[in-house]
Amino acid sequence: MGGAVHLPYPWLHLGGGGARAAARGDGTAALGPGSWTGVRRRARVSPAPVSVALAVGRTGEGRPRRLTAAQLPRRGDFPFAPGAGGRHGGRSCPMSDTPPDISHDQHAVRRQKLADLRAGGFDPFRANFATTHFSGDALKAYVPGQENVVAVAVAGRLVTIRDMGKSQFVKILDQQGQIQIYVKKDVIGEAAYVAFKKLDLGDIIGVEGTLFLTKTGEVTIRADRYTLVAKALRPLPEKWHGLSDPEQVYRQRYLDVIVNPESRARLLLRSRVVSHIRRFLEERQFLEIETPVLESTAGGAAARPFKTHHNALGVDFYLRIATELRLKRMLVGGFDRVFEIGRIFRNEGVSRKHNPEFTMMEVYQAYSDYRGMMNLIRDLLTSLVREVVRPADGSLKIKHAASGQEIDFGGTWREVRYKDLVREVTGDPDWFARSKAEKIAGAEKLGLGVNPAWEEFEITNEIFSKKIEPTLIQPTFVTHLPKELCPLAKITADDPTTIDVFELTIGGMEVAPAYSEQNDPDVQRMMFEQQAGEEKQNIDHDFLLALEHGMPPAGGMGVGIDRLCILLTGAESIRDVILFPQLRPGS
RNA sequence: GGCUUCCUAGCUCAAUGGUAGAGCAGCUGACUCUUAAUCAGUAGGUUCGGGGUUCGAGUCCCCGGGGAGCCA
Repeated sequence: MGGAVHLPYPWLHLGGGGARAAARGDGTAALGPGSWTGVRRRARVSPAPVSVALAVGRTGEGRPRRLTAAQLPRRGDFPFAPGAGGRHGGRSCPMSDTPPDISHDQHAVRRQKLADLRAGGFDPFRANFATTHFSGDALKAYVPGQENVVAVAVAGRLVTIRDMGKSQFVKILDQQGQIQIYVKKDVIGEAAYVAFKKLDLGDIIGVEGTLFLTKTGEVTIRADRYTLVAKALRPLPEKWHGLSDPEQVYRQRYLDVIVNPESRARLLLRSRVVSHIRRFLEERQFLEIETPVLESTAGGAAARPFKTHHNALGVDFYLRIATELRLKRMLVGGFDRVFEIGRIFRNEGVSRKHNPEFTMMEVYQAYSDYRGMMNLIRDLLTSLVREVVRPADGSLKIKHAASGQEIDFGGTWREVRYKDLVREVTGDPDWFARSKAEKIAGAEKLGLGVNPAWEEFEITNEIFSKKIEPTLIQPTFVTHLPKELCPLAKITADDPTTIDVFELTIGGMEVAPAYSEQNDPDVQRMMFEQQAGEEKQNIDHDFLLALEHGMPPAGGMGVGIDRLCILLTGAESIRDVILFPQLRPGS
């Protein structure tokens, strides 16, 4: 609303009188012990007839207030010499004439600078700055040969300061990355330059200037003026090693992404991955829909839910553990291609592969089946690798962090039946005809502990998840899982013990399960009721009612977005691709 | 939940049971094209918290907190 809000740093572009006043030399004199009160107070006495726009109130209102130069801070307002920094003004501390030395305490030094700015009439937290470019766009705006012609206004956090006395090279960081700024005393003026030297690493500033190429060939902004728009009261982590304490990385992710470029890159890539998925599906006529997180029956998967309570209704709800049953209701409702990218909550432990809340994409396509889902996921993942990850060598290969192998998304993806994998690893062609006792013995032979209370399929699946899945590094469609593992899929026509499904496994992790969705309401009810083993799904009777109204045949698939991002970013843990992974409440 | 391991300056890391150090950041000064800028000087510690062993504990032991890895 309104025009551009341009709010220059108040003590820039002072008229001759103001600039001279600021340069008069009181500041230098103020750097001795005991000079704080006298010089500082006196420096504010000589008003010059200069008025400057200053940010006031909400930025959108953009109605600048006029201040006189008497209200502006100037050089004498910022003495930070050790021993010189009394905070008491004219009042002396009763116990001591020498105020405490805060020069080692970065937080205290920065607070003092903020107090000085405010005492001088400038509050950085009430200022704003109108940008014309992000850093990356500014770099692209440079025209070779046109030195100091293209004007830009860029804002960001000060992350590097290289001070050479009467000029400085600094770098600021914004959403697109860093850009270098050359601040030269002759160009921005003495007063502004002196104030600029008071800035700290971490401060957020806006800079206006023109683009040029440095001697070493780096496109740089030659600053004409600047504005401090946020004071950083805490120091940044170490510039070279960054932040490496994992706890601090997770709890203070904002610091991690400031100082660790790999973290920035990972999180940017994740954003592009999700965006690409949306575009990919929308191009294929899929509708994105949103379904509730709070459910009275947590269905669609076998997992323990979180429980919560609705006060007004006086009932307990569960946080959803899948979006499946809601999305299928919309297939009943006539939306033939739907998907949802949403947060799922499962009340389980945390590990490198698990976070209690994670992001899942579920997609359903009427008149398709699990084989149709194979094509869809293969096309989706190869396009993600080709267009988003863009491996440098032009291949579709990605380095797998955990195994060191290369995962090749090109070529034909292996397709293999669950039972064949089990027969292979157990070395027993008749595994599925064996007795429970024989299966237990077989599992123990493979070094697995088996709970005697388990059903036979659970023993077999323990072998699959411990001895087979981790070895499937290349993209592999594991098909025809035992029907006990999921009640929501269609039974295989030629084998009543398996279902028409696949689990796409990459990098040893299940990334995308897909089914030919069960749409026979009676079979669905029966399969719910016949569930066995420890992990049973809750029966959602309202869902069964929906099925009785008729659901078209459909293929459906879930894609674990976090796990996909682990693979695509080469991360080692799910915590690296989730901004704020779940931790115990900190101390 | 169990086992292993880690927690030292703002950050990254050192320190045989014997005076807690360094680099970056900070502070003071020099330097008008730097690239982890450089140079000179300087300050900075409840060694996660509590208890114990010892002449002496960052270090060994116990309890608690938090993180990581493996297992369930």
